[in-house]
Amino acid sequence: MSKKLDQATQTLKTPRSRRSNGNGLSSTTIMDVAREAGVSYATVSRVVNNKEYVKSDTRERVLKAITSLGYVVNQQARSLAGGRSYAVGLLVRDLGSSYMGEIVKGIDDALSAAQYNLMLYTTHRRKIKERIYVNNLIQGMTDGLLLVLPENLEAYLETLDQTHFPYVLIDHQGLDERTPVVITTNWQGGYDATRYLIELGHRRIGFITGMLDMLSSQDRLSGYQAALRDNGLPVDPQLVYEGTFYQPGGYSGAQSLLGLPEPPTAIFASNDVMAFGVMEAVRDAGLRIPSDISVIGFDNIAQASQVAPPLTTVAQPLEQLGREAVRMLLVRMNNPEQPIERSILPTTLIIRQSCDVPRNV
Amino acid sequence: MSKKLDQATQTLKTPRSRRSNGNGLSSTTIMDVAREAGVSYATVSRVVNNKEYVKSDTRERVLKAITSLGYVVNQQARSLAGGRSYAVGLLVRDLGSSYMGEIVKGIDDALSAAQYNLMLYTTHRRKIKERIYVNNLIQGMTDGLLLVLPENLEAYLETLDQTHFPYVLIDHQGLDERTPVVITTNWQGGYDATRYLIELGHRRIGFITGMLDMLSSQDRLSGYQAALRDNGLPVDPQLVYEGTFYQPGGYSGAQSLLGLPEPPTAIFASNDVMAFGVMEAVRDAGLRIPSDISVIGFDNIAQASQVAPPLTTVAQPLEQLGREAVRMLLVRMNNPEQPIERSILPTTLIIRQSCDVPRNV
DNA sequence: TTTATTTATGCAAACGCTTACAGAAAAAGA
DNA sequence: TCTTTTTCTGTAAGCGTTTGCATAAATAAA
Repeated sequence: MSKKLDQATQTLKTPRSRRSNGNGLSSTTIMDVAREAGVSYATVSRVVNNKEYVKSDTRERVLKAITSLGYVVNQQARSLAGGRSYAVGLLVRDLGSSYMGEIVKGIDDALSAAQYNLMLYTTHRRKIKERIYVNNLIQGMTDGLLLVLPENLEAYLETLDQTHFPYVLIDHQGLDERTPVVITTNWQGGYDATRYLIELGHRRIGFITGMLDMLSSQDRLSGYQAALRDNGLPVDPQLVYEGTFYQPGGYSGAQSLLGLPEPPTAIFASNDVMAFGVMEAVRDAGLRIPSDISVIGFDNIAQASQVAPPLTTVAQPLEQLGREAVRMLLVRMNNPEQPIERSILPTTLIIRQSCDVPRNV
Repeated sequence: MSKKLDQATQTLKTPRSRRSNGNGLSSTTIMDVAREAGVSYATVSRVVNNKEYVKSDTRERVLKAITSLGYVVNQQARSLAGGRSYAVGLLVRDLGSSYMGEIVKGIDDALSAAQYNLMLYTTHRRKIKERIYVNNLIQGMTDGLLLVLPENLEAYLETLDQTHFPYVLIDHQGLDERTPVVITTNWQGGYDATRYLIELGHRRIGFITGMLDMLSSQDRLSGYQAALRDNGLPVDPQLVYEGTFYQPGGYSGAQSLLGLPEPPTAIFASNDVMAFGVMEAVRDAGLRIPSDISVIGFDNIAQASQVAPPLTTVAQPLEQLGREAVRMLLVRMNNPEQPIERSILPTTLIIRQSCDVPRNV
């Protein structure tokens, strides 16, 4: 079994200038590995990509060479040749909220488990230009796109669909049923929280909405209303305050509700951040939580358990939302023909200490 | 002036399969533009890269072709050929704090202005493996690296230095003076805040530190101590509580300080998040801010102005920190020989309503 | 004019990889 | 043993750029 020691008779054109990746260190290429292992570079490629038809003997030899040389594939080259970049784009409006933080964590974990890189695009609430997509995404910079709470979807969803570019929306219903999304049971969450308050004995429950242009906000509101109806309570529009998803919205919402001739005994804010605003306003009004006013939130961000009193809230599985989105995206990237999935994850009511039976009961 | 209409006689080998970037739409290449403009692809490349020696006439023709065809360069190919990926890596421990959010915003803005892409790497407080770097960064995935508050620096700084890979640390002093960093005047910030409290009349000022393994935490503490000394006040170790930079740390710190036989009349927390914890503890103790206890923070995150009472704090120019880091990184990437810069941005005392003269004065 | 410069442009090679194709070796059938 | 099939490996082409070199065109100098 004489090993072919004649080595690679491979075209040994003198390179323009032994590439040094722009910085120091000239990186080892597939060629170096091939030479070291005494095989052709094609074989090395097969091993690296786990293709069949490589003798296990050879495979091992190559693997050994790879480790000994510390070879890692050059994504750019791989992408050029094979058409895959092993990166996905993540489009968010901004970072810095724990809502985003948790979703991104899920995405990040799932993606790195799948050996993918993450390209971040932040819109910072300015209208993003189509260009970003054409420029970077479609041009092969990334193999897929994740959009968290996208804003002016109409502007680019069409482009994405036309080019059959794989994408998944996170916490957004999409334009129609054929949009791949990962969402949560917002309606049910709204319903559950409201019912819980009703069961505690509350009869007048204030509700602070999120931004109503988002379907998720509307769903939470509908859930709230449905729970009232189902329990024979009136749906008083006075008790609904249109909020913003930001803390000041919760603060002024609570002020407004508490100023009502017949104020509510409980306030349900459409997210935790607004619930914090509510808590502040309640305190500023000289009232106590939960004895005077019960407060309930939505999201269950990390801070919710840290405030005083710990906030009762509807948990969205944020991190899992991210993971699931990645899972779906990977499927779409690998099987474009697969029918479109819509994933709906369950919310859970997390009971802490910000709600109690109403005083007047 | 008969235009050469014979067009490109360029090697028209039949392509393996008109590339369709993995998805739909076959993208237009430099060749298409060349054909359209009636020049060679090399000329198109020159135009795209703004090189000299292109007749303005030609340049315009090419530019027109580019827009009409909607051509955008393929980064992968460019990177393969030219050794630049036009992407930088961003390594953060986690997202989801507005501290990070603001820094990232600055980075993001500056980077996209420079036409660079952003690859995100999140450590999530687990030890990152060297591999990430070798794998992705050094291998040409990115041209440079930004590290925000890096954790176990020693583990990889050496690798970065050895390979001359361009990087900049953000809000971290680095290992020595030759590390390129962007930091703020932490000492001065600590000093200013403390002096302000002293000027208000406070004599016993509690201090809650950040994680003390970070130099910035130590600097804030030193600033605090220096201000006390400069004003002839005792430096009482009892008044210093070791915190964590997280809200519960502030809460328990305040509880501990308030429980002292001779409690402070003001508490200086090493960041805003902890200051929120302090505010909560103060309230829970039945005291009022600022009449009973003054509270001061550090960072000036967005929420600081939204809590009640609005928090007096030391502002760090977080967004600018990000911008400046990008500026420095770009310099390093383009002029590796340039001497190393260390950029120190000023903090500012932001006076709001959480501090007042002490009751006993 | 003729020659030397400078400015423009094109050609071809190279970047590091994937993959179709073909040929060699090994295994299975006849 | 001789085919046929299957498994393995190598060759070559191509992915879309950048860039050194050569040549052509336009200017400047002589």
